[in-house]
Amino acid sequence: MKIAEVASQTGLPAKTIRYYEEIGLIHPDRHANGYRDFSESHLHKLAFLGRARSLGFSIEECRALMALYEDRDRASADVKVIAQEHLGAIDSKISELQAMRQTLAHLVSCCAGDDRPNCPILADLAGTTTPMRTTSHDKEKLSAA
Amino acid sequence: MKIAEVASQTGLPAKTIRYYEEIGLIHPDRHANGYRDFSESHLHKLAFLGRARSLGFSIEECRALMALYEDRDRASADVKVIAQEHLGAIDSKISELQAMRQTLAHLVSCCAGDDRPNCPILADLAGTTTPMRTTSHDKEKLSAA
DNA sequence: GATAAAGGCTCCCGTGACGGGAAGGTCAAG
DNA sequence: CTTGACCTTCCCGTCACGGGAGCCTTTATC
Repeated sequence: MKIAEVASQTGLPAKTIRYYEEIGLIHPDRHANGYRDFSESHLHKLAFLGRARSLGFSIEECRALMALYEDRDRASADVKVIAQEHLGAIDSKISELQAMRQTLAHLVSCCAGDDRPNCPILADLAGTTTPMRTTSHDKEKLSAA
Repeated sequence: MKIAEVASQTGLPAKTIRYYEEIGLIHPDRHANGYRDFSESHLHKLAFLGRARSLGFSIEECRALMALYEDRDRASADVKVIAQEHLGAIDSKISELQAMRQTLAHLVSCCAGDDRPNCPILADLAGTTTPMRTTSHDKEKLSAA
């Protein structure tokens, strides 16, 4: 199978598939003319990678998950640990975004949005508002794991 | 004022401050010896940038916000548009993450996490489960604005 | 058989927003 | 006079690819 068909079957761009080979996630064969030759097994792995990526796993996490997937003697605990850590990272990210969202939504609701220059959004960013800013989005950033 | 003091006062790393100068967000003076010389005004701008960045605005959005901030004849509507678009982007991101979170949390809860190899997480990624996957995390990705 | 379009290949640069570190100049203290 | 703390510029690395150049092969058409 040539790369274009694999791309259409997996939904992954050809560029991405070549990249996955380059970083050693897959090892397709080669035709005599140099073209990559993918088997059903490669198709399967690429679909696996695509789904893992769509769940937000990093490339390195995908590599680890693939290795576990191919290890018949794996412990499901090892998989679960990776998934749980990723889940924690997602939760951190969501919290961070929700904090931003709250502050920003508040500021937006306070802004007249007309042709006058007075703007509470800029006032907040400039720090010229009285020190009762709703959420402390200044200072230390919550270092996500 | 030298860069280390500005860094400690704004909470921004010196590297970041130099970067902001390089991309034209600030224009500090120079001492005869080549050292950067920051005024209160520069400090103020950097604090503005730091707060805008902490709300998730991109550098280019920050540049636009700075320009509006320094424009006495701005319309608050222009500021509001930028903030609202960013708010929309944040909401998209949150939705995307929450979709991932839901799928992932479900899979994690289904995984025994012991030393046996059977693992519903890997089964889902491999697509070997019956086609009743909870959330459709495969196929098209919701293209965030 | 000639040609053109389509698809394959490699290689290199760009992204966003910096961080790390090298190599070297400057300045205050001891 | 030397040590050490700052400052400077410059360049590479990040993460996961995307865009495009330049070239080769296959397939379809004339």
